[in-house]
Amino acid sequence: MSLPNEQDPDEIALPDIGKLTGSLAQRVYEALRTAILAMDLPPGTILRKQLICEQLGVSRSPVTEAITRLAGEGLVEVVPQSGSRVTKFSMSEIHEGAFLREAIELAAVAKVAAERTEEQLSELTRNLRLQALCLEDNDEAGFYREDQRMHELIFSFTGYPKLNTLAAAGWLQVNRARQLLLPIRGRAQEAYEEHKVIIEAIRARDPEKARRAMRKHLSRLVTRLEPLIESRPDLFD
Amino acid sequence: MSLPNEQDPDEIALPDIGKLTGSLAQRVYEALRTAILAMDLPPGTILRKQLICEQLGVSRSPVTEAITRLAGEGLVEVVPQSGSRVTKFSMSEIHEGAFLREAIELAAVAKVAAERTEEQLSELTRNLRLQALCLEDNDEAGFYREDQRMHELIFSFTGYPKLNTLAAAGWLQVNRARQLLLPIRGRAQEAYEEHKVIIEAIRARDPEKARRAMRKHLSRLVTRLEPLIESRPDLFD
DNA sequence: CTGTGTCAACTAACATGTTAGCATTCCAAA
DNA sequence: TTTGGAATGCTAACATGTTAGTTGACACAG
Repeated sequence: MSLPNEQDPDEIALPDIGKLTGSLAQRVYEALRTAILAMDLPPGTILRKQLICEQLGVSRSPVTEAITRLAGEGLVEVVPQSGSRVTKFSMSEIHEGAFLREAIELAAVAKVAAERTEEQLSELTRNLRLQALCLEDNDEAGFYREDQRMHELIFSFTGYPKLNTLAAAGWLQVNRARQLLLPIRGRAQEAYEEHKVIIEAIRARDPEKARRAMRKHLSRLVTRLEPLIESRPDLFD
Repeated sequence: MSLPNEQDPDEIALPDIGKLTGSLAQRVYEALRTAILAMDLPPGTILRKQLICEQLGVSRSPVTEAITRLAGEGLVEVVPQSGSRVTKFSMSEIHEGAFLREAIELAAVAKVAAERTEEQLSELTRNLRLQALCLEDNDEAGFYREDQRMHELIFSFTGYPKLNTLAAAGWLQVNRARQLLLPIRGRAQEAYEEHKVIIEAIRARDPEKARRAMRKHLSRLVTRLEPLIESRPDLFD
């Protein structure tokens, strides 16, 4: 296998690692992960351990561990005895991630709809009101944050802590690709309406309705990603 | 956090790594994983890097990487600056793994039922006939192998290669705990009947029926694990 | 007997030296 | 011009030395 050097800048844009906490390996991991997801390290970028070491002021050990973990998540490809680079997008991986996410989240929302407590319901409706507030203020970023929060709430209400982690792992490629999309006018409002239906189904303790509503909600994004393979073929393999 | 040394044998039963292929880290990983899943390293066992290094004749690097990977799978706990040990069972983790597996496999079997080709169907029915043969011969091990194979086939027919990996990861704790159960007489026959229903649903291209049949099939095992927490409390935390 | 502080032994985490495999380059021969 | 192969420069993989934090035993005071 080969590693054609698509580009090799002498400087890489990496967040400062001093502000993070935890072990060095953990901090390096987060720094690289953030940079990859923000497309500061675009797909195809070759990762030079030595360069990263110098720039962050650490030795190769924590950098190696960080890259190993990123490879486990599918964000980095390691070619034995040769090199590592940021993975390109692959439409089939995106579809697989979306399928996985859908499988997990549909099961989660059905379980929550069946077993929810009053407390959980009021936390969800409170979150929904926050979303409405963000919409009124045209606060796109805030809406995105609360959107994400709603999904996390649903996962946490299942009582299964690792579910959110795994769903996020599957969703990772989708999220990375989403950075390339411009926000569509009116999409937030549309998403809000879909959220309302989901939470209404949870309120009514109707698992099947919750599943249907969630499925509809999730299917939106992937279809919007399809055109990317035409407009940015350099990012796919 | 503490690491009370539940037991510290001078010798650990580890498979020879000479017969395996791939990098040293990979071989050490497989050796440890096999030993843990076979309960040769029971829950609570403290892993001494140095000892493992000496016994396998390798340095600490590949052993460290192997343990890191096992920690990522949840088979090993690492206490910072202190030590590592084989994780004990936790009924909530088992439930979570089963939930995850169910979510993924129900989605998979529904997709396969909806989209299956004639070729795929005949591969499944061929597998089913193999199962019947094993039953006739009272070949429990063979039946278990073909059982597993059937689930792998279903995953692979979705066209999503990582699905099987993730479902297996979720199922890991369940499988480990299953080692403790004695095979129940007649269970294989029962499982075979359930498999027949699943494949019949796939033949009929009936996703909903396939889901129901698969759900019934999967739910069997977890309930059988429940009593373990009473009979072997030392393995739980 | 009980709680507390010191200290020794152990560990993971980190740093760094070494080895070996792959790819690219470039030059020479056909 | 093309091909093939030796040399070079890169890398991951592995080995090993160093550092610093945690545990747990033991002595000692209350």
